Amino acid sequence: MELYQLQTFVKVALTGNLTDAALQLNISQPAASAHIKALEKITGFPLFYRNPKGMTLTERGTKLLEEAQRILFSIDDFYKKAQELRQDSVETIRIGLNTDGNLLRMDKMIRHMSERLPEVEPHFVNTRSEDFLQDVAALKINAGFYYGKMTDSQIHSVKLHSCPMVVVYPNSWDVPDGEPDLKVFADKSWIWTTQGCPFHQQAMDYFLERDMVPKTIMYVDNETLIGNLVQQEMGCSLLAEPIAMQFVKENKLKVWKDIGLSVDLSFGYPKDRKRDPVMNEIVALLQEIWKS
Amino acid sequence: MELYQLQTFVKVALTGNLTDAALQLNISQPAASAHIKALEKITGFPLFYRNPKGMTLTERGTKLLEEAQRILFSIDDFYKKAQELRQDSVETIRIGLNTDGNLLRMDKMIRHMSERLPEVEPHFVNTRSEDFLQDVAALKINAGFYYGKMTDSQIHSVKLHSCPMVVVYPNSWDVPDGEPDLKVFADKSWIWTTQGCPFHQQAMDYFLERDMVPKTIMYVDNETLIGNLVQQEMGCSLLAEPIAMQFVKENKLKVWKDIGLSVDLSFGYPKDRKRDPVMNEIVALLQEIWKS
DNA sequence: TCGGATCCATCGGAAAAACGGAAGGCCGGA
DNA sequence: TCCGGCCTTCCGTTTTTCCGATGGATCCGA
Repeated sequence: MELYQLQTFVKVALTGNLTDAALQLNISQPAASAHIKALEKITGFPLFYRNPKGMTLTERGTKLLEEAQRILFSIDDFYKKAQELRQDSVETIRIGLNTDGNLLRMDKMIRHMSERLPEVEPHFVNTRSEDFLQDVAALKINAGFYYGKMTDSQIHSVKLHSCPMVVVYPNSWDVPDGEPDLKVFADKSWIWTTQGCPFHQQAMDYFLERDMVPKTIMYVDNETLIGNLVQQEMGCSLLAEPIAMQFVKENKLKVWKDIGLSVDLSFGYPKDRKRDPVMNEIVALLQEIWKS
Repeated sequence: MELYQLQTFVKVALTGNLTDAALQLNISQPAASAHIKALEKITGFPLFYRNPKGMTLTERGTKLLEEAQRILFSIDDFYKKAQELRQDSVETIRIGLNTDGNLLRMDKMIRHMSERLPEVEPHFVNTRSEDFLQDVAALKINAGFYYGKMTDSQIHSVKLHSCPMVVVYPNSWDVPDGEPDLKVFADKSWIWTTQGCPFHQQAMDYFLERDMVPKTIMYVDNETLIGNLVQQEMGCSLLAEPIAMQFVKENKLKVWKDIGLSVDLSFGYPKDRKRDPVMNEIVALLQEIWKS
């Protein structure tokens, strides 16, 4: 069965004869005749009575006509939906941010995107690095930033930056300048990131390698909150250097940079979209922004 | 847009790759590829992301998939309906009976039909001759018997029989044997058929031609009822001879046959069905039954 | 790092189909 | 009886659809 056969069926039923129907459909009258005959072969019974004045539906033809019209309506819906989707969602892309937007240089990002991808409507969604995979799977985001390593084979990642980690400690603590050993902090109270956070395992390993176990008094997920807690002398912690330096600038805490730990900032998205020009353009933008 | 393109679309969406979809659809992989590409050209946006593992729906593709499935479902419904109609109503034909079934020789008719048209399921519907046209138009009947003439150009009629009319009168009345003149009944009370009945005008004309006006006391439509009323000496009336003779046989009334009126019994159906083999077979049966 | 396997896209020739014009048959109306 | 309208059939042409082969890209395991 073909669509044009159904169209002809409906049109002939409405006009009452092949000739007019063929004219309205811009096909020849023999073609219309063939369409009806093909349908009658498929259904196994005549759809029309033929008389010298034209064609009139049989009873069974009348009943099938309804079904045929339903099909044509649903096809109309298909076209309408397609047009709606073609215009409406110019193209939205949801990007997950795992930390402060300024730190991710989103101001530049947004400026560049509106210039070079004006047809794309970006949405920025706060996410956590450890939730990246499931957020992508659940279509909450199409792509996003995360810290650490990503092992999933369905995700394509671009490393943007390697961010040094520093120890942050309260102003009141006395740490000799240039002190080269982490042992200074070994017996202090630590504010740790929550489990699952990519920092977590990496930093823990670092301690264990040196036969130290940090005295963890608290697990906190939010970087600003960590800074405040340290300022309030609850303990020391690890932070990415750029964030830590903001606190230092405001004279809220001190940093010890010689720990030598770092964490990678990456941008990831499903491999599906590796060829997607929009995604490629976004990645190109990011690499440009982060090249320094 | 073609149906097979939609089928391929849905199948590829389900299997996740062209190769399997093509296998399941018994087409080649290049064909499936072309189908998807054609749809994407129609819609104006990509339906799938291509990756080395196969194809996964874009967001807009996901939304269109629903519409495509709706179309395929409605096509399924079409086929189901067609099969239902093909089997179920082997073929029903509704035949209108304008008078007693025995008088119309329906016993023979039914016997012959079950032999020669076993796939047809006849329904017999009581109708009135004067309602024939509108009953056909309203599809209450597909064909039927009627008395009198039919002028409508959409109806094809076959005259089966010319039925003599007789005057019926109560047993108590004294009508000389062989009385040749209707005047005997001129001043009697008449039970008349209802207006619209084909007898009506024909019989009325007959009286007027002879400068007589029947003294009508009642209009009755049902032939058996007329017979009973005459038996109860309410008046005289006109009846088709075969019906009248049944009453005579039961000694309920007397008849006067010399009026010389007759009415045609015809079988009519829409001209549409003049070529319909079932209808032709029915007409052939009727002509055979009524040939004497 | 280097084949083997797996996908999809493309190309070109072959097969299938759909189409339109011409001709023919049927029927009804003039 | 002729004319016009309508449907069907036939046939050559055109369009389309399809398949097999080929190539490019990627992933995986050795």
